[in-house]
Amino acid sequence: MSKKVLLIEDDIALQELIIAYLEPFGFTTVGYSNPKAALDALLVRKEPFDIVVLDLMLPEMDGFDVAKTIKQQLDIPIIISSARTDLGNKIYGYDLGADDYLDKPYEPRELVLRLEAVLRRYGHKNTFTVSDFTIDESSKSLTMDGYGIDLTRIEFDIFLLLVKNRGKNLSRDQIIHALGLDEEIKHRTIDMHISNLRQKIGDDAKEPLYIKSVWGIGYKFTG
Amino acid sequence: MSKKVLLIEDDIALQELIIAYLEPFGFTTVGYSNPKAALDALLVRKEPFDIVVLDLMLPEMDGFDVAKTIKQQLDIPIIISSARTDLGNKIYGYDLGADDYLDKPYEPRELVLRLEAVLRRYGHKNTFTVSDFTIDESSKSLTMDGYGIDLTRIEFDIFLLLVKNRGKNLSRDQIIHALGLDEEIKHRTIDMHISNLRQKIGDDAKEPLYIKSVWGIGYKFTG
DNA sequence: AAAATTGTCAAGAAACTGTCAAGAGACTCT
DNA sequence: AGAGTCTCTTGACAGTTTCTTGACAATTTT
Repeated sequence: MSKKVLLIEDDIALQELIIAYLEPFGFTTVGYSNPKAALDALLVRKEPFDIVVLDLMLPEMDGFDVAKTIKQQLDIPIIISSARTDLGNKIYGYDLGADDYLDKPYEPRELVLRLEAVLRRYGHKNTFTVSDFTIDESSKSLTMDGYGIDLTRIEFDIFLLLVKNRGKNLSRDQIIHALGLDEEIKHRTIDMHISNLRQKIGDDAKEPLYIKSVWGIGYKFTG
Repeated sequence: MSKKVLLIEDDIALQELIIAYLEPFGFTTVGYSNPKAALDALLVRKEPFDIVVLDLMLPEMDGFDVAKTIKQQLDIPIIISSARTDLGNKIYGYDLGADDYLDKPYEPRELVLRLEAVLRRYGHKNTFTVSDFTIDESSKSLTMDGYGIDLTRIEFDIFLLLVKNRGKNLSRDQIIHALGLDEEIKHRTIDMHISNLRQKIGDDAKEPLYIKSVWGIGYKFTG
């Protein structure tokens, strides 16, 4: 299955070269010389790219802002390429969360290797987004509106279970069983976890936005 | 800017030939027929060479030891030349960390190509910077705010793994597995490495700046 | 209004982490 | 080969954080 690459590079000749070079390696590349158009495709039209290759030297917008904007809204790997070889930028690039960095000029073959390496690394990351939340299953971390929220292990597991069964009522016994908790556990314990969970995501038990209580049955997530 | 080549070759005639041949290609070559004198120049007097060309057939010292000694103390590329054409030595040469290998007799032109290729490869050495750290994967060395920090092999590997998965929680089992450690190893051992690592980079376990503990899960690097 | 159910507090139990210290193991140097 | 040094591993235990539970008030159902 071919991977979709979003290439943001203002040198049209180079763009075409790269697109052609990547093709036989199983990458479908779409090139943009205008960063705004690229952001529009990615963030507004939500075209399903797997990875972004971004050149820092761009017209109209600073490459740093582009990377930052993307990372804020989307959990997608970014490889930054740049002719500026000074260390300062390099640091900044990584600080924005660029996943790799490539000095220009680079060998196309080098780009292929980096693409594959970054995608492989990212592949392990099992992350998805539901309503205001982004959940990374493998690292058991939760983000709400871009802010990280610390959940304990059981809280996370309960939340994940509820989200995965969005809209469906889950009984306390189902939760206990699904999480592999001690079957002897008291129902009150689950209530307590839900209570703490709600507090952490700012949900009011009286008027819950996310985790609703279903009287006599259990709980359900409503995104 | 001319590159400085340290040539260790006991055949004086060949030495002079090579020095003369390399000159117009922009290499300033200093030849030694005595490996000990060469090591003295390189490691004790610390003359600034860019690359070493080493002939394996040497008097007094085995060429393997020379290469090993250099690589241990200095991160400099080495090209080994040898009349022994057997594969065993070839592999061994690479195992010591020789960056290229040249069968004798060789064309001087061939040497120039190898020098250029190795230097180019070494130029974009596998080094990158994240927050306050500069990490060189090939020499497994770490720099923090410009100061070198000595890490043991396992400490370095753990640090590298964490940095490469910045922001992501890694369980002790994941670390053990990724590093190829004995799977039977106790989790406490990883904690111990983390503890030592934190101490070396000046991280306080209570208020860590870089390596955070994720309760019940593992550790993560936050630059 | 009585019964059933849920929300949350507070406290103790259980699980986990940090680090010391000791010993095992690997490597170096002679 | 053997002493010495550096690294790795592990048990122990104190200090934290999380989990569990009983209690009781608030809420919903009958």
